[in-house]
Amino acid sequence: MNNNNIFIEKLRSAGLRPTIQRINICKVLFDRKKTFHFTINHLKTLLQEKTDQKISQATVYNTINALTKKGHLKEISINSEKNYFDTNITSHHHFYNESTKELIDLQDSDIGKINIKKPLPGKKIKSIEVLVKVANNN
Amino acid sequence: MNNNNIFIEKLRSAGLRPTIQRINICKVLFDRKKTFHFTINHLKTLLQEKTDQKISQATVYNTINALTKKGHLKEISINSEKNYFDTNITSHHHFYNESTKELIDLQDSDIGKINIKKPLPGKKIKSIEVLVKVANNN
DNA sequence: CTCTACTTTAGAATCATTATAAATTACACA
DNA sequence: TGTGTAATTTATAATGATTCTAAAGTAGAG
Repeated sequence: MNNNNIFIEKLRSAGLRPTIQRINICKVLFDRKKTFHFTINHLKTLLQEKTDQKISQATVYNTINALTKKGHLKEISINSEKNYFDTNITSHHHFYNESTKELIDLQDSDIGKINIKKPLPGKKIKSIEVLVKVANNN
Repeated sequence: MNNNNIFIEKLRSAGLRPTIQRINICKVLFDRKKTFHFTINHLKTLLQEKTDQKISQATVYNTINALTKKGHLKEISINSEKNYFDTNITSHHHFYNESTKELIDLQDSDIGKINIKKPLPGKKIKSIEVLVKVANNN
């Protein structure tokens, strides 16, 4: 229950009213040590498991979209099949394990510095992200 | 009309029967000098413009999926809004212009070598791709 | 406490994509 | 050059993810 205040502040700072539903979503998303990768479906399942309160599908979508827009979540596109979100909102790299469909964060130190050699007149770089696809040596 | 034979061979080599519809799709996709990035919608529009023959939506999807499966096209996921395909099937990097929603291929020489420092026991690297998001300095 | 704007909700609507099943076509082989 | 069969195309239906709608409920300023 202690963390609730943190979540309430997080929501408030993003201009979102702290409702029971949104706080429950925050609990599932942010009450963990490692960063969390999820799909909407995965999140819906976890919410059902971990929470007494019912929560409608529309609210899950609305809240995740709001959190993403406000910068508390990051959207990650690996392929067209699944749309992932990430609680690590910094610009960072990923491993995607094609065998297990697992997505893993990489530290910047795991990949040497990347330098873009091409000149970009009139353009600003917003992010540079590397996706390393791996498969198990079955 | 000359190129049709090339397309027929391309389709045959992928185990696909060369039908009028598939040849028309090949014309739109491959009869160009630069690599081509497109969404299914974009392709459907171009097919309507450039071709007399009607082609059903299902055939467009079936053919693009078949060509992708056979390795003549590459799927590229930038965000959940649009699913892109690329006629450049090599492992390569991209610029995505968030202002114009344009996707541009990068040469390997445009980006310094990327070395993965993290050990990957029991895993094989399938691809390493960089996505550089840029925006116009309005 | 009360009012109003924001939020939630169930269900409908939409959009992209895939499945279905009947009509058509490619092409191997006679 | 026909013919039969399996592949292909097609219109349409089905599916799945996401968004919209409008009514009921709630947060929080005053």
